[in-house]
Amino acid sequence: MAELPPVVARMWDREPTTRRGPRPRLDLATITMAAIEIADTEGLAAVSMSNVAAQVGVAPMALYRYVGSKDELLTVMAESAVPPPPERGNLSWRAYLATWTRLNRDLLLSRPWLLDLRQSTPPMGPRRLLWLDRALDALSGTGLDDGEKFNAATALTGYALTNATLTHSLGAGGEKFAAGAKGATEYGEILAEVLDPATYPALSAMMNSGLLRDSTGWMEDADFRFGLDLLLDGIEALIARSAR
Amino acid sequence: MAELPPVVARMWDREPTTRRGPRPRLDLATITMAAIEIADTEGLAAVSMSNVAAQVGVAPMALYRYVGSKDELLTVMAESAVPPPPERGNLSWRAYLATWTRLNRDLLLSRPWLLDLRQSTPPMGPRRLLWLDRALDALSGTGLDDGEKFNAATALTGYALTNATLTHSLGAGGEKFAAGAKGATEYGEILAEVLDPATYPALSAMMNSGLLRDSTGWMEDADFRFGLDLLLDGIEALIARSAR
DNA sequence: AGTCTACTCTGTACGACATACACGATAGCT
DNA sequence: AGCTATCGTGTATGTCGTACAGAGTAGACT
Repeated sequence: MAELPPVVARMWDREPTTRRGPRPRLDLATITMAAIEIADTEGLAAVSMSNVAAQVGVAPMALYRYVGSKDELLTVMAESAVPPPPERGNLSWRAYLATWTRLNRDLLLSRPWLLDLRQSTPPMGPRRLLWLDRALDALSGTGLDDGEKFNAATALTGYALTNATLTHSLGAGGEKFAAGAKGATEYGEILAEVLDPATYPALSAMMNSGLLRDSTGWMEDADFRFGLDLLLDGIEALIARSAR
Repeated sequence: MAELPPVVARMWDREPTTRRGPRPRLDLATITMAAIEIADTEGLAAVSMSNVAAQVGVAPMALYRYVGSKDELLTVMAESAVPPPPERGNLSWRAYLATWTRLNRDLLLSRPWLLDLRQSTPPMGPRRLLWLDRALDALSGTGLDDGEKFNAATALTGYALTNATLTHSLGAGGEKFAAGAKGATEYGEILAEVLDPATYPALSAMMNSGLLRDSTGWMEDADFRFGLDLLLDGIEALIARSAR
């Protein structure tokens, strides 16, 4: 029986019910909600212990009664921001996983600070695991083995993440990205200016044909579906193969 | 003609050749190499302006003559850490993209701090763009249009990234991940302890069948190939379809 | 009831960090 | 020779995460 890391315990409400001392004025949920609200409105950079504490009306150090460190708080935020997964209904595995992945991506786009958080941790909270469970469940009739199902779900989440990242950085969010360019158009202009056709033959040919120049329609929904179908086609091929 | 953001200009050596004043004692390349060495040996957290400055024997503020901000330095690091892409040889597009993606992932695993860096920026440096160019080039005989080629390359890079992230966080690297667990085995134990089979039917069934318990062979190369083949199969299907 | 003590929140303090600013030194330019 | 753009330095500021010690609170124990 492994010992639960403190954050995990807190995410699953495994805290021992308090015995002595003054009643806590807060709980983890309100702190987390306050932090999320700050992240939503002012960005992740504004989520400092001081700001969060001020938001809930408490001295900064009080937060450490509920959270071991700022990193823990961020982890809990990443978990709490996740809504329940979509209902299966009577969708085929493919249709379900398509909306599952799309909603996953939409979540990341609606809360861009999730992109800045380290997704490097495998899911441990109840909500993220529920998503995982539903994806596995959708694949349960297909004859794939456990490892294949898990890998398929992983690949889909990963795609949602990278697509959201790309869409957001190029996108209408209006956020500057690190290099200072403002969007797909400017990105294309920069590339066109800098590329030597001799060393970058394929890329500069693509630039000349104007891919990024007419930036309407760039990174539209079709581009998301493209990669999604790539993966779903792959899964479908795998299912067909393992049915034999 | 778009104005080049300063970092981009620096990455492409577009700096005006210096005219007046004392000869610079440094250049961007040595600063970047020093920063990369620190990141390689002590992790990204140790890359502070003071540390980098100390490494090259200069006062911290001197770095700002070469770099506009720490963020810029990180961007340049992410670019400079990239080796040249593999040679095409006479590989099929599929074989080439397979090793292309694998090397991409191996790079991320060998320099884990790249995972911590914001990959949210589309590639702008010469080295990353060279990788992109080679992938596009590999697809040039396949009849895909520009957008499809670009999206395919994007999906593959994304997969390399998410797979490297997952492998690294579960992996033998021995790094703790944010929640404090130590690896796949412990992860499995935590899940087993916490999951209610009623609300997580598929997941807890998978746990009981022992997927994560025998952690040898977990996240081995086969798991990487699995997702890779998913994508490549998808691309292949697309090529076949668009050939008609 | 009175005492103990675990637990709450607060205030202060420290060390790290990114970076703004002003200064003296340097070396090409006129 | 003198001007001036540029270079590296030293100092300073504001922010941050968090360690620590203390004062108040309220259930547990006698």
